[in-house]
Parts: sequence; C-alpha cells; structure tokens
Amino acid sequence: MGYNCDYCGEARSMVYCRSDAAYLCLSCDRNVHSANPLSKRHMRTLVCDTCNSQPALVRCVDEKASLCQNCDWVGHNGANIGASTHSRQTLNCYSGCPSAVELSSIWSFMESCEQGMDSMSIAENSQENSESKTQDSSLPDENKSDWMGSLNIQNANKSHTIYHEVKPLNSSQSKASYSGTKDPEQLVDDGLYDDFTMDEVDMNIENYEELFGVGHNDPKHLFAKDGIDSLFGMKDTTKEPECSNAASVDSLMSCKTEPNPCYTKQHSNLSFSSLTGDSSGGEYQDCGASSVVPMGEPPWCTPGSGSTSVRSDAVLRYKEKKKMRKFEKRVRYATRKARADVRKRVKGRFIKAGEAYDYDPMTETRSF
DNA sequence: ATTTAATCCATTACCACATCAATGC
DNA sequence: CCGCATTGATGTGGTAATGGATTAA
Repeated sequence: MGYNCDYCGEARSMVYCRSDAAYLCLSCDRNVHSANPLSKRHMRTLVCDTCNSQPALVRCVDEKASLCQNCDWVGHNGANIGASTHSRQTLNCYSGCPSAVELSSIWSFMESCEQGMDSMSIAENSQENSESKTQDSSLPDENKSDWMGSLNIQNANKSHTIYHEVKPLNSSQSKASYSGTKDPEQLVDDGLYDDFTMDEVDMNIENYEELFGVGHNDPKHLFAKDGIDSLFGMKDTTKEPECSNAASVDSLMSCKTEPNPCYTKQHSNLSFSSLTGDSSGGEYQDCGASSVVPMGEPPWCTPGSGSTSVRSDAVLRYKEKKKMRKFEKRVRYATRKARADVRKRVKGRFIKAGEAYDYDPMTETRSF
C-alpha cells in the first residue's frame, strides 16, 4: 500500500488524499484534483517515507525524510535515542492544484519531489514554471524554508490554497505566523507572486482573524471559550434543538458516518487536519473525523514550544465538556410512548389486543 | 505462552398499532 | 386555497438473541 500511485500505478506515490483514500504521484495528484472545484478542495499531505502508508506529519531535516507520527516516534524516541536531537519540521496538508514551482517553494527540502514534479503533465506548467522560476529566484533560500501560513493563490482560471507550515520544531518561531526574514506582503511586493491575486474569499490564515475574530497565531484564542468544541462550532451540546428534524449535536458527534463539523470546516478551506484536542484514536472516532493527519500535535503546539500547558488545558476542557454530553434516549412523540407504556407484551414483544400476555405494564402482573 | 471455555456487556431485532406526514380529490 | 380521506412510514418499550471483549482455567 502506498508504494505506487493508485491512479497510474507506475510512479511512486508521494501524496495521500484522504477524501479519495488514495496515494498519488504528484502528476496524478494534479490531474485528479484539477477535475472540478470539489476535488480541488481535497486535502492532501505527503506520504511517510519510511512506512509509505501513513500521511507524513513531520520532516526530519537530518534524515531528509518525511515521517508519520509512528515512524517519527520510533525513529526519534524509541530505539534510536541518539536521533532525538534531529531537527524536525511539521508538515501540514494542502488543497487545490499547486504548480510544480509552488510545491517546490513549500517543499524546498524535498529533492525527490522535484523528480515527481518533472513528470507533471499539465501543459500549463511549463509556462507557469518558466515564469515563476524567475520570480522564485528572487526569494532567498532561507525565506523558502521559513515561509509559513497559507497562500491563497488565484492564477488565471484556477485557484488553489496551500495549507502548509514549515517551521523548526525546536525553534521559538513556533507560532503559525509569518516569521521569515521577510514579511509575506513584502514578498508580494518583491514580485514573487505578482501573478497571484489575494481577493478570493477563501478561509485561509490571512482572513482567519476576520472570520474568528481572534488572531490565529495564538492557541489561547483558539481554545479560550469552549475548547475544542469552539473550533467545531459546537457551542453548547446541553442546549439541543427540538429534535424534530435535524440531527442533534450528540448524534452528530457520535455518528461515524455523518458529515462532521471538523470536516465541514475543511470544506470551508480551513485545514483542521491536526486541530483535535486529543491524539488518541478514540477521540478521533468520537469526533467523527478520520483526520488527514491521524495523530499528532497541532501545528502550533510543537515540542518545546511552551504551549503544551495551554493545549493540556484545552484538552481538559474538551474532556470535561464531553462528559457533560447526554446520550440518553429521548422520546420524540409522547403520545406514542404513552401508548407503548400501556400495551401488553409477550417476552417483551407487543401482542394483538385481546391475546394472552405475560406482562402488563399497567399492573406489572403476568397472565401465566 | 497458547488455547479453550465461560462470563460479561452492549447492541439489535422483534412485536402491534396509534400517530405522523404526504398525497390526491 | 382549504378540508377531508386515504395510505404508507414511523416510533414506542421490554425481552431475547447475538456477537465482541474480557477473564479464568
């Protein structure tokens, strides 16, 4: 699983699309996800270089490898203690149809991906490539690797959003903000993204503050009121709507097949791929989401970032609220309940009127 | 350490029929 | 548009059956 592209079956798979549950090479990724606006929304991430089966969560600079949570743990915390000092960078997912150059700008660390990019078959790439390469040359290497946040790029007839953060795990620059030596706006001024317009109203990190009313670079704001629930749009599960029509919040939370709030957010082009408050699989199940990145810390909460206490508080609040949720059966039609409460039964089953019964709810007596 | 049996626990099906909701006239 | 009749679908609770997980031998 995951060695060869699920689409062409020839090239080595490099990205994983959760929506399609498919491992794709870069060329097929671009082809498949440029088909329609919906497919463009699919969130993809790199595939773990070690196991080739799980979405990569971090990039080990020293090993030059993208690793999933498990392989990262095994490689850096398990038997190989000496590798624990390796410098790692967190990886997030992206959507849309980024060109080879744009992928290169965010995956500058990946030499291997350039090979895949070479085979990208979209014709427009060649032109776009030549144009952007000259622009890209103006960007110092340090800015490539330090660039953070997202790009909402609208180019000609296509647009795509890259959800990507590359930041040193052991650095103080752990906030999800632009922390490179150049301000992103300055990059635009430099002509790097001259062809890109930023007027599309997608939910990206730029307008995150506008939508949520708080800065995106401070995890405290994310969990200030309702913890994880606030992110999922679950304001108060105890005040449920009259359950006549729509599914209740509880059912939404517990149902594993229904669309879930987490995913809805993704449809808003906001990546919540690793925003869960708990890294256990059970929590993910409860949330109803099988995240693109199934395990791991939120991007802003990296080891040594000093925000673990904030996260633990948020997780605590989330669990407390989870305990408060009610799962008791609720009666939608009192009249039917009243009727059922007086009906006679045989071994718990309703019987026709007049037939012998072994249980009468009214008298709690048995006829035989 | 492994296998098998026993136990526990949660989930689901079943039943009749009043009621709901949709449809047609 | 409103009211009525018809029809199919739904939901209600206690018990047994079922199956997975856990424990003991």
